[in-house]
Amino acid sequence: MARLMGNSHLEQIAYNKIRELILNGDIKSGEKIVQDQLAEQIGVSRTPLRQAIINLERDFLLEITGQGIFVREINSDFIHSVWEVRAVLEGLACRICADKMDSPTIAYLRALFDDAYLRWGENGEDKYFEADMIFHSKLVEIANNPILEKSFNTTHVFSVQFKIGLLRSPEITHQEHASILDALEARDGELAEQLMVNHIRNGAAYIKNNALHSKQ
Amino acid sequence: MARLMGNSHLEQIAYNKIRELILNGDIKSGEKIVQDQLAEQIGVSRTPLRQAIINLERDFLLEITGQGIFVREINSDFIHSVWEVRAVLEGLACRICADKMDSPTIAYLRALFDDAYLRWGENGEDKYFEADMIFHSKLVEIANNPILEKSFNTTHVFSVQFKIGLLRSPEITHQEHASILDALEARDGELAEQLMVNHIRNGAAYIKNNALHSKQ
DNA sequence: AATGTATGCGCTGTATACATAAATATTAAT
DNA sequence: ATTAATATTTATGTATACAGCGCATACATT
Repeated sequence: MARLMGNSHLEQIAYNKIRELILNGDIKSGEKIVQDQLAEQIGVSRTPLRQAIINLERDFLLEITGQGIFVREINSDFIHSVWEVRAVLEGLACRICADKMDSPTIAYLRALFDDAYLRWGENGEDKYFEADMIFHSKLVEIANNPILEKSFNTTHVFSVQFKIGLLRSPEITHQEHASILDALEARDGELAEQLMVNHIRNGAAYIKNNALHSKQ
Repeated sequence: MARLMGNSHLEQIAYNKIRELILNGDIKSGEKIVQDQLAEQIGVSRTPLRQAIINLERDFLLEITGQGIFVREINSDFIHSVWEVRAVLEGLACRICADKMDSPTIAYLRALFDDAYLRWGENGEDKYFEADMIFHSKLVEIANNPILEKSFNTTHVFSVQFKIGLLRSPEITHQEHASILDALEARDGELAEQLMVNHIRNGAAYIKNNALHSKQ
């Protein structure tokens, strides 16, 4: 038996490689996938490849129709759709979290952001982006809702590529993050939810109004 | 080339059969799945079976861990988690729909509910349940957000089995449905969203407070 | 020239064969 | 008798082989 059961080795490798190819643009949007070619290109057989394909469809990177398997077109409309959903999902995470978060965790997240914000400009944006990722992931983790967690993960695939936290200036988003943490600390789930929803919708609006910036 | 590309024949058959087995309780919660046995039981080879398994995991019916593949335990906690997510997803659908729905569609849905509500009691609950399903699906369809649609579909798997629309008396839910339609007609997305969220959360609360009623 | 028919190729879905890792049983040793 | 070590069976992941369908090109028929 291969070491990992669910995400076995080659299946995971195939998933990652194809994901890279798509997000890097090495496979063009809308392009049709022919299994033999792709399998050979990434060096696995069609069996793990097909399994990877199913997962890539779940994560919205591929589109399976009656006509074949195609690379999804990731235009700003699509990303906007993702962010619309992210908004309510992570809003829900906040709502649930408000009752569950302990002070140390809140302090940790606050420090994480403050630190990253201070360093922003010198070290580049990576630190701030990382804090943003941790922030969002952590909330979902604490919410402890398996459905939410999985749904979040699939939308999250794009967050890595299209960094909403950096679309708008950290000067603005830092304030939004702080407000959310305040609401969480005050155990005001309703408010925290609303703030988070707005936070992400602001990013979504930005996407709609501006060209899409791939890779930071 | 087999007729259907994405959801090919045997893969889909396997998916449906396994889904039945799980939701009927023929395979017990938490039970470990051994591929050979299951494949023989439902009469397909392991290749389409494994593909079906991946999709069943996406739909939260199976759980894949390092130790194997297991039937997910569908207790009331879990269903509650599903409904928490459904609430915000379908709330979002309402918000988006408000700007898009035309009068005929609203009239259609209203008639659908009124008719089903009138017949409720005589014909049993099936008609009302069907209307409920159409209502929720239609809104998601009109919202026309691919992410929302897919996420909805995965949570929807359980709606068929655990009929929230019937958990509480149609006397109550019928009123809620009507209010939502009113809000949509008034193009008040904000209100429609809130009403839908509450509608589903009411069901979620019911689940939390009562034993789980499988299959109506 | 146009429409119908046949032949071949490409690609897919599926079954099966194989190698390896886990689990289980069996033996050996203290 | 209990543990350690080895063998045997079981189950998994992966590769490959096979069969069928669609599509295109070539050929035939009118």
